[in-house]
Amino acid sequence: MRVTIKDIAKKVGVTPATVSMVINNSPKISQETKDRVLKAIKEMNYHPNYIGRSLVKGKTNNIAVVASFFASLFALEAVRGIEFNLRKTPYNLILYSTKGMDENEDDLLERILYERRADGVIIISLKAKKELMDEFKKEGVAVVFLEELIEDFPTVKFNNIKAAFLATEYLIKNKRKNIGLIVGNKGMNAEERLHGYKEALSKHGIEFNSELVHTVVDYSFEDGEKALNSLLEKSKKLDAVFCAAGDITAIGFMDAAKEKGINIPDDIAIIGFDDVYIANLTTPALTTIRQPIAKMGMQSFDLLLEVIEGKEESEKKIISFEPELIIRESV
Amino acid sequence: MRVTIKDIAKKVGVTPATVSMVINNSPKISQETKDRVLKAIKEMNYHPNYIGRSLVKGKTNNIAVVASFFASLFALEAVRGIEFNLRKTPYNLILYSTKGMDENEDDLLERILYERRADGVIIISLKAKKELMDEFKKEGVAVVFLEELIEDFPTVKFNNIKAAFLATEYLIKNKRKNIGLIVGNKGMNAEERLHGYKEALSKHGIEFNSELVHTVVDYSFEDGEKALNSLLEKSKKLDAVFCAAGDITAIGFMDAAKEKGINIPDDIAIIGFDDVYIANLTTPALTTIRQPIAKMGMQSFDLLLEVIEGKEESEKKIISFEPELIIRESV
DNA sequence: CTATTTTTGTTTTACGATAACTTTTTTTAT
DNA sequence: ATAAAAAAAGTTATCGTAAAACAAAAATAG
Repeated sequence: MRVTIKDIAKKVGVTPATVSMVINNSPKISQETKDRVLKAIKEMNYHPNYIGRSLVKGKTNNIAVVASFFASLFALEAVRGIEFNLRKTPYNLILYSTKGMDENEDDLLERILYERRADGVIIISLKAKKELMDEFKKEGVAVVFLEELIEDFPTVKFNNIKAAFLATEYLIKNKRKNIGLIVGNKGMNAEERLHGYKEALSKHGIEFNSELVHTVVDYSFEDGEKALNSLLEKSKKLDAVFCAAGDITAIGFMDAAKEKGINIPDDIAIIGFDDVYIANLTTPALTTIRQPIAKMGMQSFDLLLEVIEGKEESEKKIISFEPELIIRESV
Repeated sequence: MRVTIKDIAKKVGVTPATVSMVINNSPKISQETKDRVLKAIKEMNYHPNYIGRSLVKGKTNNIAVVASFFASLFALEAVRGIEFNLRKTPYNLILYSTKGMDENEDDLLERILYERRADGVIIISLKAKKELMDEFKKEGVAVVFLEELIEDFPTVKFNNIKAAFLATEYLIKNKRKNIGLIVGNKGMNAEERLHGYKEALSKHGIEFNSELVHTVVDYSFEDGEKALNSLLEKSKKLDAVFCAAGDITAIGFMDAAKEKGINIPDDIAIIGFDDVYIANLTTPALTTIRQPIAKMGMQSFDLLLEVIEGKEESEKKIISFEPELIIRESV
């Protein structure tokens, strides 16, 4: 059987409460008793059971991360960042994946909320219902959003508008006139990136043409190929693409272009998004927007911790990360 | 305040025990009472608290996955597989990362064991001490290893020997005589891959030359460049490399070769390992060994479940996955 | 040298749910 | 009609820990 606080108490000849106080380093226990208890704890190889502790404290010491790990690399990279900072704390990391099925999302969040499996939740790139989120608040479960913004909730974000603006403008400055946009079909990111794209066009007096916007669902490699075909069909003059749907899709685009005998960057220039690991391994190396995903993950964890600890000023904090254009060879 | 079983009991006019039995669908409760309780549960939006339940049941319904998510893509991909199957069960996934610091490993495992945070553990690519693992067994915490093998514990493995054999033999059949090996510096994988490499050489009457073996610590892109330099220094005649340290390192090798003006595959042929996403996006596309990592993850979870459920025959089961050589352009 | 603190523990209760036991009610058998 | 059996629901104890309330001994004050 496993060693409990009672066993220690019996061995030392004190009550369980005393042992508990020693463990929690209460000043009410004499050093002599502490030493005796500590010695017994070591000898009997006692470790506190977190379930018992959780029950009485109303705290799990768990952090939940909810995301669709099958939709993109973003969530995985963010988790790495979260884990990096979490390791320095007594918290544990529970992973919940929606598998890209958005219908599950609410169920999943409800489950997390009502089963009280975590003290805080980081929600990555998911659009959650405001009412449900308010429930979290009411029940005292901390929430931080990563990438998606919900009113009155703390968020870690990327400046997508500026990112798209930078990329598009860079293409314009490279004398490109017919700039396609490949972008996701949902979420705030997509809207913002579209917005930045439009802004750059308008600033430079280029008329927005909705035919040049191709929306994408999976952010997959294959989506890149589809995008190429669809865009070429609509515009023979296409001379550049900003692939706001991520580097993987951009690489798919490049690959398909190569097969068609289209030269990149001479015929069509392309800019990706994220700067994933492989972006500088392609030929030509992909010019892209760098998004510091892991750092954003770390930050979101730190922010969550503040909310859990009850820092008022953190409860509506919005932390924004700025984009960086990584210039390589694809433009 | 949150709704507990007592609130339901009071509302319906029964005792908490009755409510509990309804929740657990005990046959001892009349349908009429069940209906009334169920109705109240819905009305009051009651959800069982898993901590209370865990305490009395001695079961957490959590699965822990321990790995170094910073060393390679393997662990991340495996987690995806694990999560895929886990979602069909009532279990939750807790992630523990060693951050590649092996000293932490034992501490981490001890913590998992003694805090009883999980009913079962999947250990990925980590060499754990047999004695510590025996403690898990003694304490009734199920363990499954993925990729690393420990006597008397269930394991999901890849046939590394055959994989290395296949790759090396393919190079030999391509008339390559001086075949380098890039391989990790620790773990059973590395040994097995070295073994398969030697076997292929010996079968075809090529003498093993330890100078052609380059060991690597990080499995990183940069390691590939280092490997190229080191191998070329030792052998001018190098005409092929089997990069058993993974595709990323192989791509690093290719990249460095390109810079040096070495043609792949004409001057040096290369075969990677894993078949990660990007292996077919490089130029030339990388010939590699496909390892069904996600499937191995799923399988390891299924196996763990069997062990948790007490299936005797699963307790020492070793499941092996067979390699597949994916022929592309780098040989 | 008594009265008051301070120090050091102990008792008691609680967290939320469940399992084992008991009691009450209903049904069935004789 | 009454005992025995079965069904339904209620009681109590428990999981491991911690916090609040309480108690005794030791130390300090006046």
